[in-house]
Amino acid sequence: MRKTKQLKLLLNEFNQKEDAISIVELVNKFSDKMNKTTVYRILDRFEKEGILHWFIDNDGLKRYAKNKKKSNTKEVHPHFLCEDCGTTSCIPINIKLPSIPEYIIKTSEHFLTGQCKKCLS
Amino acid sequence: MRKTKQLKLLLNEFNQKEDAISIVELVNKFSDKMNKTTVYRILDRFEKEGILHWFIDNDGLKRYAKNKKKSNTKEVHPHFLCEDCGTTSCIPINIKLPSIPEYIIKTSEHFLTGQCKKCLS
DNA sequence: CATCTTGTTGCAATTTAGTTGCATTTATAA
DNA sequence: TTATAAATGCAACTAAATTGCAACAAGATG
Ligand SMILES: [Zn+2]
Ligand SMILES: [Zn+2]
Ligand SMILES: [Zn+2]
Ligand SMILES: [Zn+2]
Repeated sequence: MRKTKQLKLLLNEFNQKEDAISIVELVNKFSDKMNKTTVYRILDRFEKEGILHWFIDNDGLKRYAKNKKKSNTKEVHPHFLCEDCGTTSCIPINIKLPSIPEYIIKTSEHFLTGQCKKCLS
Repeated sequence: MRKTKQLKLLLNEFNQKEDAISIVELVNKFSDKMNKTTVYRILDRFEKEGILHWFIDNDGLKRYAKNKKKSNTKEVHPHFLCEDCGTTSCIPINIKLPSIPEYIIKTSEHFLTGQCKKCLS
């Protein structure tokens, strides 16, 4: 991967904040710095490289967040949206794949909503 | 709610099959019977009336499925996509809201993929 | 049964997220 | 410095979902 200006900007953004960021947010924030297609493509590369992972939020929007470790085993963890402050983030707990009789479960996505620690204090 | 032809068609569809049906599927299936806007609006009404519930699938598409009971308490259950046959459905097991320190969890969505019982036998 | 009221529908236009093809630019290695 | 393949910009496009408004029809009323 070439270290382009655009790539550095996006990488920096994910290093600044821990939250999961929607593509739409990034496209708007950097609309004067890069084309939206570029945002999509860089995020796509980050995912392939194992730097980011993504999920679909309650509004059907794709959101990316940083991967914690270089674990080869895809960690299963929930994602959370705070109703009050609107931040969306990874919850750093390990979820074991549920076992359901007569089914084989391969992937599991959890999406939670409620109130975050900041908004509770 | 008025019992219009269009409403009956959609209601019948959900009574026929247990699976979760995407709006796109319904719009296509009934393209000669009703306008797509009508599909959206009837599904919306069904949800408000407590007849259907919905979730966003792995492709970001909205899917609707029948509510099992007239329980006021919103039942929490996982949704499942079979990689082999493509059917998407509710898994009729009760999930308790996860408790996460310093968070208040109000809603929980689970989306699972794997292989269903039909495809395993 | 005829008529009225308003919930419901059809349609066309619009919004929004995401994708694609291709010409141009640029990081980086030789 | 030059070559070259990766990366970007741009415009056009696809697809899901929404909106405004005129027209229609379910079903209540008399
Ligand atoms: Zn919060
Ligand atoms: Zn995450
Ligand atoms: Zn199956
Ligand atoms: Zn369900």
